[in-house]
Amino acid sequence: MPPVVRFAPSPTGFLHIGNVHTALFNWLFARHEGGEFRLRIENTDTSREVAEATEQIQESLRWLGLEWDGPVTFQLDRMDRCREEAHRLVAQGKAYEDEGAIRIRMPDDGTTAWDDLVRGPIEYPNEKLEDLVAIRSDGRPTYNFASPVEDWLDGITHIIRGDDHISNTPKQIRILEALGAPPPEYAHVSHILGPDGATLSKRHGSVSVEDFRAAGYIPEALTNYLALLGWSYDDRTEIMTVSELVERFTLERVGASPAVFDYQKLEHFNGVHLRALPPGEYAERLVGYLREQAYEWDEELVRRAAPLVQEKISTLAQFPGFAGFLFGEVDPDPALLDREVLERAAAALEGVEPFDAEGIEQALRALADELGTSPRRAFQPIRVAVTGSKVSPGLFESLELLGKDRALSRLASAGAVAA
RNA sequence: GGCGCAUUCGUCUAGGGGCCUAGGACGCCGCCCUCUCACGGCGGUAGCACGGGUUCGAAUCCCGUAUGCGCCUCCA
Repeated sequence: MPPVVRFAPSPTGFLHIGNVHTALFNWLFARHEGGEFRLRIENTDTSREVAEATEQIQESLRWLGLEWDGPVTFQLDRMDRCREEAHRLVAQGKAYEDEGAIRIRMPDDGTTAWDDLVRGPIEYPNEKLEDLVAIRSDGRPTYNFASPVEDWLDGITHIIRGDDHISNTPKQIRILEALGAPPPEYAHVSHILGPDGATLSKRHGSVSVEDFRAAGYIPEALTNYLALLGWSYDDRTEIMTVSELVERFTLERVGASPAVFDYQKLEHFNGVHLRALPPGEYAERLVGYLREQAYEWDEELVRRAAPLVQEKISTLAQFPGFAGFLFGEVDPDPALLDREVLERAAAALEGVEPFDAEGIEQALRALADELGTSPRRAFQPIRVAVTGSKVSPGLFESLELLGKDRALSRLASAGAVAA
């Protein structure tokens, strides 16, 4: 029987990257096993913010490529059913009323145990289990009751969730037992921590999927990096495509210790996946990103500039700083300029026809030769004059994209302010 | 406090008794490539939390300690 798993976020805001981690493990497991991945929203309230968060969560999952199966279900819609089940348990003597609330009886001795798919056998002494409230006095089911009831209704076979739920598991096992539901398998994965060992939060940097998206990361890198937090394929394979992850992911290779989120390594992964994109696809990602970020730059020029930066930047967000000189004026530091070089470069470029990288390179190398300096030294003032920075895409290609007119005018105005 | 879970380079991890004088990756350092930056190549730095066992032999098994985290709510 193919497994059925679920991701059950509460709609309190944007999708946190830590939740994405568990969602990803559920999704990879379901896809690898040919099972189903369900999305359940644990809403307890109908406020407007919640409705927006619900939409946001789905948008984030779609962007990441974590498509779910079947309709999205809402905890709110199951409240009546939860109450019915609770009353049934009361009628069966497995639960009782307590000042308007309903409590489920828990065993007093012995232990409740399960074989955790990630952690192995876990035992919990029953004397620590209190009769737990299933229905509050106001009639609302509690999380610890509603969650297992819904898992049962949805036919969830494997519960893959954060390790903060380990202590809830014995209670839920007993509830399922009382309901007469078949017990699911449990797999508790570790939480993701910030560099200081505390739960990852805003002050560490990006935390929500939207944050990472705005920071110029792409789904391929995020899923690849996240998959490697607590899971590994072997002792050397790290860079993987989504389909490779699906093909290789197994719960057996999920580790139990917590992992610290490393932004630098994510950025490295992002660079690798960015470089691996076909040039046309890369250009479209760049255009899409700039559009989302509300840049109103000539998209045709962005596409032409894309190949110049693909090998050089590791997040899409670096594009404006790196290639912005193509889209707006520059303000070079006079101290880094050299009047003679700039004047002679302008003269040399004047005659280049057609004005393409190849011709430009020939002309400028010849110039360096005439000046008796290394290309390194000769090109730097030109780069600064044209791009406004000591760091830029390839100089010849940049000049070509800029066009002869703009190139010459930048050389001229820089020459005028040169020290 | 009780119960539970965790503990290999700074970080992510491989490792499940001899293959480990512990492998890979990010970061960092050096060199090479080079029009800058980046990419790429080469080399280097750095780790089995501690203490007892078990065993011919332990990073690997057991016990204890320490540390971290989680839960102990009519929160989710």
